[in-house]
Amino acid sequence: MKTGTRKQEIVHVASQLFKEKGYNAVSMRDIAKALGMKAASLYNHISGKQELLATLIMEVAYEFTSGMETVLQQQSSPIQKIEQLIEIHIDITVNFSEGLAALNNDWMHLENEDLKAFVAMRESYEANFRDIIKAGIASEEIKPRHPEVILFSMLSTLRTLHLWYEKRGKLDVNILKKDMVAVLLKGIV
Amino acid sequence: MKTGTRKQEIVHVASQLFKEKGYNAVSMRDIAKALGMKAASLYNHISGKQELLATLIMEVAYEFTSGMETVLQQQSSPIQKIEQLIEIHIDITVNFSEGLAALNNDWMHLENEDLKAFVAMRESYEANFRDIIKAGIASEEIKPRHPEVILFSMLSTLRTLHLWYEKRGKLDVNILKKDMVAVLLKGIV
DNA sequence: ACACAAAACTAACGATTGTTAGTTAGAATT
DNA sequence: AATTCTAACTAACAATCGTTAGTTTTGTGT
Repeated sequence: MKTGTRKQEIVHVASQLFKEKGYNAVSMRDIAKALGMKAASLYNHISGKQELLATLIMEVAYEFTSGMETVLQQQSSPIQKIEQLIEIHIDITVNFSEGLAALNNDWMHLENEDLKAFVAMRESYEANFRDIIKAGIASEEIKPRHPEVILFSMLSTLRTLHLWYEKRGKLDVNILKKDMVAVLLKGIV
Repeated sequence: MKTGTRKQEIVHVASQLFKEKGYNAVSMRDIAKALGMKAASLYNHISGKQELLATLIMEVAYEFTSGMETVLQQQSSPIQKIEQLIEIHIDITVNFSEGLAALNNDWMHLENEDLKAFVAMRESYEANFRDIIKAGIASEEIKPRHPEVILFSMLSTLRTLHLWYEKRGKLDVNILKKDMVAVLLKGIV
């Protein structure tokens, strides 16, 4: 756990603080104090506060993007693709949780090319998701609701999963996947 | 005493800036500049930055709490209660949208009694929602999924509705309610 | 034991933060 | 006409921000 370079430790501690209070409410001195050092010492390992944010967010963003690419390459039905996307979100929540809060809450504090790249990736991701839903409606696998309502409902749930997973984190991942797929696809009644 | 139009203007402008950048990324000088005045002049109308946040959040929080109380007082089935809660969320999103972003993103920056009161209200709200779901499962109106998964899925969707509602032009509220109830209760397949 | 690099330190910088004090121009009230 | 009230202003405060410079400690290989 604590193994790894000092830089990874710093990124880890920063992710915890960012998750609690948000990027702008965390100072470099806060991060340093949590590591038992002085703020100036952080700059032996990182270039600045912005690098911490970008490191956290972009890693997760690339994970989502490559996951979507994998799904799109497969020849499966829209429903099967959506099931895979749900599983990808759960896997990322479990295995790449560090940057997830920053991605959700603090992406707008990215700067320059990172901000541009992130927004492009997010828009592309949503567009692909929307197209899958539309294809499912067209083939009558999915009920003819407004695609936007379905997209937003699923993404809202999947994106905030990290908040709940660690709070009630005793759930087995496979059970969680099964229940999530069932609730999101088939409803509750 | 006298709630000037000016104070409401300040709260309104602050809500817009908080929604864009978050509480800590907005300075009093930012708010003042957006109003065409100087930061010090704001203090003729408000006691400080914290009051802006508390005003925005607590108004919406009370709205949710009283909505839940109304639902609980009625003698209706769990499913009917959930339908009413969905409608309440949509109504608040449409009619009290100012503080919704602050409530979702910046509640942790509340201080003292406001923070305590907010957390208590939120926990109470979730507990009541959870009990309704459990009652629905017990009476076999709701499928026997893990109540936590159902609760989190519905609340995630309803809480982030405001993000999506204003992005995709204002849909007719009644159509939105119908589609939301359908998707959340009956799924999409 | 010595040299060297990694990583900590102290001190300080200019900028910005929320906020207070004191002042002023104009409107309303007397 | 004199007074009070309202709401803006300028100026400044102590605190904190991210960051840089220069120095000292620490650990490692020779």
